[in-house]
Amino acid sequence: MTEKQGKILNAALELFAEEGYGTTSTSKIAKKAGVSEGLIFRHFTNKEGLLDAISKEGESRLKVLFANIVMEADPQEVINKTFRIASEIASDNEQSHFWKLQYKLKWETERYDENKMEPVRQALTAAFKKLNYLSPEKEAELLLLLLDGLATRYFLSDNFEMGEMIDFLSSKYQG
Amino acid sequence: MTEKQGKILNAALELFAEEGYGTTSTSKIAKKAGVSEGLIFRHFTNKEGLLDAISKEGESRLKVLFANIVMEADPQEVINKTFRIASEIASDNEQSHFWKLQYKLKWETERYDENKMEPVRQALTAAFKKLNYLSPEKEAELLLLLLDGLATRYFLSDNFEMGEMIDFLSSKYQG
Amino acid sequence: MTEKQGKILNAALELFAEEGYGTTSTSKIAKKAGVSEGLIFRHFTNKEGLLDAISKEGESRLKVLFANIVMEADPQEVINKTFRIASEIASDNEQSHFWKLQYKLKWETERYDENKMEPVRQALTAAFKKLNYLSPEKEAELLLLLLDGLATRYFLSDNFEMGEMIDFLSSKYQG
Amino acid sequence: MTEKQGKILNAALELFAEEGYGTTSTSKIAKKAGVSEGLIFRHFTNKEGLLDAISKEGESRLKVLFANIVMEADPQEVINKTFRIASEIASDNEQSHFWKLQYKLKWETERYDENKMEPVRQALTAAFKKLNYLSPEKEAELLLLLLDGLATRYFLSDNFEMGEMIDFLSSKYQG
DNA sequence: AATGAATGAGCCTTCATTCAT
DNA sequence: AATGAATGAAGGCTCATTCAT
Repeated sequence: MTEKQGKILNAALELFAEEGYGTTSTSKIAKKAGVSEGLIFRHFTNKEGLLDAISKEGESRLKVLFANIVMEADPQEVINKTFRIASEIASDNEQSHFWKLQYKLKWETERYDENKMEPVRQALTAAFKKLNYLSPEKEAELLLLLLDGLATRYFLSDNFEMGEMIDFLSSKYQG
Repeated sequence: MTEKQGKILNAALELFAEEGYGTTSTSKIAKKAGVSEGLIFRHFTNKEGLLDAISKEGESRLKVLFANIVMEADPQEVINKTFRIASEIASDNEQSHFWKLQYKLKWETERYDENKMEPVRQALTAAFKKLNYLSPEKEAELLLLLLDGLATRYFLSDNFEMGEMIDFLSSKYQG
Repeated sequence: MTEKQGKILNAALELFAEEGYGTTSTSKIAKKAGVSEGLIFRHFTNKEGLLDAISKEGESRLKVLFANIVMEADPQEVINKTFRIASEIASDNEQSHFWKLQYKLKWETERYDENKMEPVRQALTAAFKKLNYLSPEKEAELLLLLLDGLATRYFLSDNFEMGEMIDFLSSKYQG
Repeated sequence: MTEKQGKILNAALELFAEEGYGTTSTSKIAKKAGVSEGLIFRHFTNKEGLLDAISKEGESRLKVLFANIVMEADPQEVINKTFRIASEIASDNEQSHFWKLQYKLKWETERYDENKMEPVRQALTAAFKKLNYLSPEKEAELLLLLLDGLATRYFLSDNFEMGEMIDFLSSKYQG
């Protein structure tokens, strides 16, 4: 990947995350990246191709993150690490842009990629089972749902205290 | 409101909810409503005016719904009724379109209208206090967050069983 | 002519004069006249028909004015009265709107109605002949040209002193 | 400036001059220039930007022309050269389009740019003073006014003989 | 690899005009 | 006579995309 390709990808990530995929124009991306508009198409074929490239790049990041959860043996730690995703969402950098884009895109394209989360759900289910919760599957589902709620609030609510809420929730899940 | 005005409003509600505000063209709305495109502007001035009209209409619906919660004396019932909002979200009709639009719009305009929910939060806080929860404010916040999570899942996840999850959650909140 | 017809005519005269015929919309006219847009078409068929009506109304005014010049016996007075047209142009009322419209229209439609001025030209030619000018036809033409110059300046130049210039010119034409 | 940019500018100049700025559509300009409509906006941002580009190009032409008058020492020649502007107006080419546009625009935008003519007025005032006219300022103003009258007549009157009238006027100003 | 000119389709909006009431 | 709903065409402008260099 050349330097300009990277610049395009970064510009697109930020703009898509902030203004949405459909509403961001390729010309704006080119301007922000400091390249000619044509170059975008030379490298990524399409506006959609650009989105794919971003997604692909992000997916590997997710895999690493999720692997870390899935391979955790201690059930309590599985839960803790899951909450740590929420902490990362609230970090103030490119990581955050990436997560924001994930959510923006879900609503724009109406595709919630189940598969992506499936390993985590499995890990959580197993964890809750080990911890003798009555409905491990439902508990896993609930935790995933909480994650979505946290993200929604963090990105859309001005004065939402992500940290406090995570602490509050964590304590609820502590044996 | 003439018949065609209603048709425009309905078409717009559905399209905005399904495809987003920014990505839905006025010409598409007109076609779906079976009217000329110009008529939209005669009646609603703007594409934005059209959105305003939809929002205004929905806001009164919200007020009724929320009033019903706020005026409830029994704390347990306050919580139950709050969950019932989620049930309504999952109803299969215009009601549902309206809620979907609410969420789509949140992500598109990046404004989570705190004020709208404030009375409900207050009612929930009071309810949790009466029920002797340790952190009533945080519990209220959490329940609102759950609502957002439920909506996210319902609208974006193909095989999410809203009813089951509501039951599961309800039972957790039953004294 | 009903009351509303008159209101339409007046509104149109003023708007056409100020903003031009092509750039003034029928809806703006209706709003200014305080009538429905449809009524314009009921009474005047067309936007053009509206312009015709205004023109026709103005034409009779011109005839009276010109007749007063043409029937003047004293050659010096013919010249003086011609200058008085310029004075009227500068009057601050509906008369002025009418003259402004004349000029605006000339430039917009590119039709300088020679015929309209022909009688005046004849009268001026005769007058200059009686006063023993060397080229009476050319002098008449020149005076008409001065009229156009005066109007141009009056309507388009912010700090043009019409009165002073008329006095200056008049004195040049005084035997 | 690319070839197509020039074509756009020429087409716009001619159409604006013939049909007015407000009444000429960008699509018509594109068609006449043989380019896509979008190209107009790529190069000139706006319809107004297009007009600006034309004006700017013309302004430098004016400066040259006026400098030639202002720097003339012989007072009689100052007057003669002023009349020569009128001759140029009547030339049958792009020059003429430019002048026509100047006047059309004056009436459409209702702004007579005093500043543009100010140097010429000054030069004329000085010239008339040297030639011992009684009211040099008024004489200068009058000559400018004659110019406007000549232009008006030339552009709007079908059978106006610009050349003859200029000769006639010139002789009047010959010592 | 990179640019910038160029395009055609589509966008939101306004316009003159018609029609039912 | 008068209204206001309704229309279809056209307006200025933006967009994703292609192409020559």
